[in-house]
Amino acid sequence: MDDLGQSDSAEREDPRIRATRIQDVAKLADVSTATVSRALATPERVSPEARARVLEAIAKTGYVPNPAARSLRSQKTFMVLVVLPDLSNTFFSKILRGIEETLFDAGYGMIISDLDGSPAKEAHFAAFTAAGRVDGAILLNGHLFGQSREGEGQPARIAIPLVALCEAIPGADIPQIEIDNRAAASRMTQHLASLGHRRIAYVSGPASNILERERFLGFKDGLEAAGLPFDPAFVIPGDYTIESGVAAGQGLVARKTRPTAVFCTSDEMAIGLMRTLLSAGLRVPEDISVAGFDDIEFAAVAEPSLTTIHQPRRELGQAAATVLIDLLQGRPTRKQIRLETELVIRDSVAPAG
Amino acid sequence: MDDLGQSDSAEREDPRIRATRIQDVAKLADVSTATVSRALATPERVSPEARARVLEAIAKTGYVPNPAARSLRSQKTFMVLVVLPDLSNTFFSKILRGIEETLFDAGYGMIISDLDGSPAKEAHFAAFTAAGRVDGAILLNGHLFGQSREGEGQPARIAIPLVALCEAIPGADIPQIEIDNRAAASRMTQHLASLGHRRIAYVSGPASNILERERFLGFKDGLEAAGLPFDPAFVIPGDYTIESGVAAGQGLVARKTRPTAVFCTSDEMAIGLMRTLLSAGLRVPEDISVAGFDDIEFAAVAEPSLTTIHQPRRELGQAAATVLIDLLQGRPTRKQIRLETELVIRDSVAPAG
DNA sequence: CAACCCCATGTAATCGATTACATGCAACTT
DNA sequence: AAGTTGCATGTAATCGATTACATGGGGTTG
Repeated sequence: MDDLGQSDSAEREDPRIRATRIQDVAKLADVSTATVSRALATPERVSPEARARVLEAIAKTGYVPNPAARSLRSQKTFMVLVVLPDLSNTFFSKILRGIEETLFDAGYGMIISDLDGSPAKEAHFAAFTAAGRVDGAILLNGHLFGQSREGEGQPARIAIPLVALCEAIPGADIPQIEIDNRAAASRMTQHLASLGHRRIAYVSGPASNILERERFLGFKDGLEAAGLPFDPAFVIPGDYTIESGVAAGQGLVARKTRPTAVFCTSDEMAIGLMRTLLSAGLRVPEDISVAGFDDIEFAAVAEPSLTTIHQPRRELGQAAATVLIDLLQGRPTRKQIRLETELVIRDSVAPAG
Repeated sequence: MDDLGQSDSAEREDPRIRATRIQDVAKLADVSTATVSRALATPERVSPEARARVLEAIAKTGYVPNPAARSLRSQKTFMVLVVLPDLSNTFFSKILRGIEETLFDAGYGMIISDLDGSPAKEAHFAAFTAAGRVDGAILLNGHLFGQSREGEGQPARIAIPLVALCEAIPGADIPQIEIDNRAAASRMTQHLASLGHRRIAYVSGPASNILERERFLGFKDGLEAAGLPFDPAFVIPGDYTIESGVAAGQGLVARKTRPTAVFCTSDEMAIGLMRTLLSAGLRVPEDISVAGFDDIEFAAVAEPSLTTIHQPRRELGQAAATVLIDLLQGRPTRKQIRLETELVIRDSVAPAG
């Protein structure tokens, strides 16, 4: 079961067969390497006969151009870096899929950088992009990287096209793809208020997060629009994770004056919070209504099913990738794209009792 | 809000500053390019003074080696391809994180290929690896790719190191990292039986899937060990998704003779199924016990919380990456690694009433 | 003192594609 | 018929790093 020797056999059976090169194809098709290259890149500039011979030779040899050589010469990698704060977060996976499929269709590959809160990783990937290893990057982490901290002299970096997705990057002059977090949060707050809720708690994201700041403003907007006062005591700190939702729930259970509705700024927190309330014998939504944000897959099958704000995650990914590709290929792009959200009404919110 | 002109300004402000090359560093440090290269790759072969001058020059210029050039010459990319069937599946995200962090620490980057059931994508990535664009690959999709279908002649591919993760690949002579699906399924089945359940239903994965085949065998093992007969009527088809769990639940609700326990081979299905049962007025676990498999994040906060099989997902990813790196660096590796699973007992399973 | 070795370093070939420039031929113009 | 145009193609420079081989100087050994 625990055989060793894998590498030995690998060494034996692998005499490093040199892959087919453009020269081999050229020889076989009886043309020059330039013609082979042109037959692939600009077929219209090659005679039909030569092209046919080249294609036949390629089919016969299974030739695939060496990307390192191509990249070295043409200064293009056809690779895009996707920077995100936490790869294991449910919220990102569908966005990634939208990005991947769009990039794929345009012939680009995707390299993922999971920052994981590590400045070292961030510096590494900053160098990575500077080294020209990717043609462009999509930033989901809310800030640019490598603020000229290392080299003292003139860094002389190559500036590659960047796009910010979900988390807008304030001072940066790059396209932003996002939803209107403020408006969505306001809408949810007003929805709760319209059902008669007067004591509405708010479970926040990390204070430094731009999404949090927008949603918090939206929450206050909503209160104001509904003529409700803002009470700081009803703001509960969170960080978008299930665990922080659980913790927020525990805090609520212990209170004397409970809110009648809780607006969680992520579905993960809402699900964790509901769990805690239910365990403590409270009923959702009869005793407390709970609302979420994001509309992840599990929102619809939570018990009770979760009223939330739907984000078009796949489309967000697609839009960001599309904009980046436009940028890479020199087409004009929009500076800001805001996709529509939707208020999804399910069972976790009921009229105030 | 919808400004155009991004690309115009990009063209203006971007005179394609050429990045620092090894020559620039060499000139500045007053040594040859060979010495610069050696100072980085084999510092012990360079005099301390020269090394110091080189490092200083590098710091001053912010030099980063051009990866395309390096890769072209050395035939290494320091990139690993991760092939998976569905990037948006919750189950994979934590595995990916384990892979990414391990690769990162070893200086490798990660390229993700989401096959999405598309043979075209599969062929593309087969060519991709063949083109030497990555040094190795981790396969999470249960089979090798590109079975010599395209070129008629001798494909003459470069064989790169591969590792199979989670889904073992039968005929392939590559390292396998997985859990013992059969034993785990058997264990869960026996757990249910030990609580007095005699009518145990099984919600399957896709029939073609190797995980499914193993788990199904384990289910039968468990029944046999408990002295229970196998009844095909209690096998309900599924495909690991929430939706198929919902569908399976609808089927159950409609039955006259219901099982007293349901073993779902994924947590997603279990959660979807519980949701349907609850909506139909059945109680979990009082009327029907439900068990899952995987122990995803949401299992602990489902209502009721889900009894399931814990898979060490992050560790699986780390193990696969570690083995691949060993392979890439010529160290001997184990052919098969099986990580331990754990039976996690929560509230969705109760003794048979 | 001569012969040898080793170490640090430099010179230049090399990886495999793209592409600027050169060439030669055919077709068209006046 | 001479000149012009344009197309298909070939030749060779080029991208930037790695590395085999060459070189020269200092130290060791017989």
